[in-house]
Amino acid sequence: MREEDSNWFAKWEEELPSPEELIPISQSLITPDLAIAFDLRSPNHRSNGNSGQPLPQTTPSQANSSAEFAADSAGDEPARTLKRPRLVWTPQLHKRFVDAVAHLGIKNAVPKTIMQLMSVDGLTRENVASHLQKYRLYLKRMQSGGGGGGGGNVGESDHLFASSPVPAHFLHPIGRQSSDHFMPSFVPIAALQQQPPQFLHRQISAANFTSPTSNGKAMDQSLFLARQNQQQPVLIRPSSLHLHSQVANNAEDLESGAKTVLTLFPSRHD
DNA sequence: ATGAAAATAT
DNA sequence: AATATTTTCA
Repeated sequence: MREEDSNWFAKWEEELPSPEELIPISQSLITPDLAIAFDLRSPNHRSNGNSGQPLPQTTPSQANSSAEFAADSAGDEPARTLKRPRLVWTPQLHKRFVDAVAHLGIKNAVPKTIMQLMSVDGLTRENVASHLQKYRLYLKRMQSGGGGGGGGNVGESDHLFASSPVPAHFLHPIGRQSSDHFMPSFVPIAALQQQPPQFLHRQISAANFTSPTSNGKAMDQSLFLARQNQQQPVLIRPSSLHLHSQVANNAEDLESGAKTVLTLFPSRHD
């Protein structure tokens, strides 16, 4: 392990989706803040697979302009305290998480450092702390009842964790912090970005209000954020070929509000 | 800042 | 009703 340390990061980085891969989904992206602030709404699209046209009648032009959100004034100031959309841990994101922890070593694997290494923007320390808490719980759970038996009570959550192999040392509290994979004394550029909790990417331009159902690509991105007042979260399964992507909601929702799903991806600032 | 528990949202 | 995430506590 000599130059390996200089390569691990590069290799790791390679796992990131290529720019091209990001485009498809980026079209359906909306800045969380933006979406929330404007209480974004858009015409819903039926989950039809659609060979036909997506939305025949509903106003094609989402003129999401102002008209819509203006109406929502339910008697409060929404644009004020913007809540962060709920973060959804996808297998990919989790993998990044695990990799980061593995590289840091259990000793240094604390929320802050993990978060920094993951360098996924939009991701907060809280997000990581929370996930870490659950992950530890999972590991514990697994040590006591994983082996033999047969019985297995794997919860839904465990499935996520299972998607990413658990590095041996995780179960081995042995006194090695990051022996096998010690991390370079310097931190990768991407990891340096400890910017404030706001995400405003140029990629996520507001151009996507129209939510084209043109998502054929497997959008296996990393993060999925959904607004909180929804009825149905948009579940995305990685292996699925198509998913209902983003904003799906329409005027019919009298009070439930818009369903907004946002996605963040590992930002590798080039 | 971190870890754990309580509170919520889905 | 159960679980995933967030928020509050120590």
